[in-house]
Amino acid sequence: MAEKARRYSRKREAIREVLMGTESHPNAEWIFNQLKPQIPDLSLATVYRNLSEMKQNGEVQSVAFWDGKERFDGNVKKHSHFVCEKCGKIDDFHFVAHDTGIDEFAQSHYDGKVDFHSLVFHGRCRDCITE
Amino acid sequence: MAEKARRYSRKREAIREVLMGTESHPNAEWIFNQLKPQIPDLSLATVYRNLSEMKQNGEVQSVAFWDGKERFDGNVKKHSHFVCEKCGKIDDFHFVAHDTGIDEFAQSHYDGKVDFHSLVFHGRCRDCITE
DNA sequence: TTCGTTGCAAACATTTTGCAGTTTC
DNA sequence: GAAACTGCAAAATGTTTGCAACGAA
Repeated sequence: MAEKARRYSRKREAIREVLMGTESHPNAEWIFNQLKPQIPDLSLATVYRNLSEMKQNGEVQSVAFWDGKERFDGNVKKHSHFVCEKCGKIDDFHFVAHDTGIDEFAQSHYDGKVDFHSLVFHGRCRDCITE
Repeated sequence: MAEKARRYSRKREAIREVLMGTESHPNAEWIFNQLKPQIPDLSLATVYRNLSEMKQNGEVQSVAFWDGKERFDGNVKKHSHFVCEKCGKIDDFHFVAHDTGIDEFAQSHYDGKVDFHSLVFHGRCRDCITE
């Protein structure tokens, strides 16, 4: 179970930068499409591999599934999200304070180990309110 | 956009009953496997079709994705859940009161329409605490 | 030189769909 | 009889993987 050494990778950094530089909580393909023009030899598999690795590493987080696709956030600070059920837009919801106290409360009632929670609001974004 | 009339279906009822009769928050295949012995001519496609329809209808809810598979709950009363990151077990978390007030608060700060929220705790279940 | 990283294509796995036959009303 | 429902197999889709080439240390 030895840790795998990690080497620098220009592509991994590019993926990270795209994810850090957007608020759109994209999926793998969106990231790929952003980078493809600048990095023509980028492969979608590389995006998937790095996202999966960074997620396991706690460098990015998975915030939701929408339309069968996993959506990521480069901001690993815990915060809530809003998902538009119609268009799939995902917004940060910073004004609803992330309450770590609730984890402790949950822990005190549960015989497993509670690590964290996720709070996701659902509805229609501004652009999708009009049917 | 006319509503589609709905007819009775023995298989749909069976799916509903399985879902109502378990606390395991199963995926489509699990439901299928439960019913297959009693209903040999049941098709997995039927389970998917009915789950998807009932979900849209608000008769069942989707509570999480785990290992790429969607997990369902026949209890549509809003309540929180706990997901074991190791084995995928999903428990109800009834003792953390579902707070609809938070939806109103969120609504007052968001220019879209907030319908509901989901609160999911993550960690290790009792059986998976020991590494 | 070692071994992590990648592109590519093939493989996978879950879910969806087309269609013809069946069931409900 | 009309239209919903279903099985089956095929298709679609998102994601993973095997492998040989490449790149970092």
